[in-house]
Amino acid sequence: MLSPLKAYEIWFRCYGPQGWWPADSTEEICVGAILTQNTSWRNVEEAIAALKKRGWLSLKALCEIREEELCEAIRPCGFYRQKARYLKEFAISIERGFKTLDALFEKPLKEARNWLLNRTGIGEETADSILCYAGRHPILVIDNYTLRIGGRLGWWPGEWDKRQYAAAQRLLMDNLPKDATILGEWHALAVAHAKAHCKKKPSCGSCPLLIKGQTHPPSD
DNA sequence: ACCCAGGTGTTTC
DNA sequence: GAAACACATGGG
Repeated sequence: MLSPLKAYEIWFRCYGPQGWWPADSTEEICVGAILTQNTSWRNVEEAIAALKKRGWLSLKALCEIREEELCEAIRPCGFYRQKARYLKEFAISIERGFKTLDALFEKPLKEARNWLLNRTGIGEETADSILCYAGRHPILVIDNYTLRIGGRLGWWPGEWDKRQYAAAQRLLMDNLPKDATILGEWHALAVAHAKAHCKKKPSCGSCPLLIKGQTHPPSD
């Protein structure tokens, strides 16, 4: 069975460093993490560009602007009404509870994570993205790509979904270095690999994990 | 005319 | 708890 760390090494050689999270500030990472929920990154880029153009890419601005104006700007990324609401709540509650993002990130990981999970619109994946990529905390983001890959490689029996988030996260992190840079790169590479070779409809030809002579998938 | 995308919350059994 | 549904734009 291919270990998660071995997969990382192969992915890294094959796809190279992914440069996640692409952003000019930690605030931009948090905004992007919310905007990209079930949405292609391409659409998110448009929304972020619109925010940047208006000078709204800061907690302070997000607190002050009207929600209707925010909707207009982020429309291209879809689900824009609820995402505008999520962004407002996030910005306002950070401002009230911590004043700055750094103050949140200085809290212990578990405490910061629980606080994030209590914001409407921030679930486990979004919380972990914020903590890992913006807060530089050593935690692994689990997304549907990773759950699919893990099922196909036999890391867990069959196709797990988000209900097994904690179990998948523990299993993988137990087999990876507790390092924010490595864990962030692992997740980015998993996404790159899934897009290239692990789609919903299985088509494993030329998959680098197969070329390396590993047995996979277990469903065969 | 479908299916997919760097999910989350609510409702309903 | 677990399904089923709502949320919405844009590309293949």
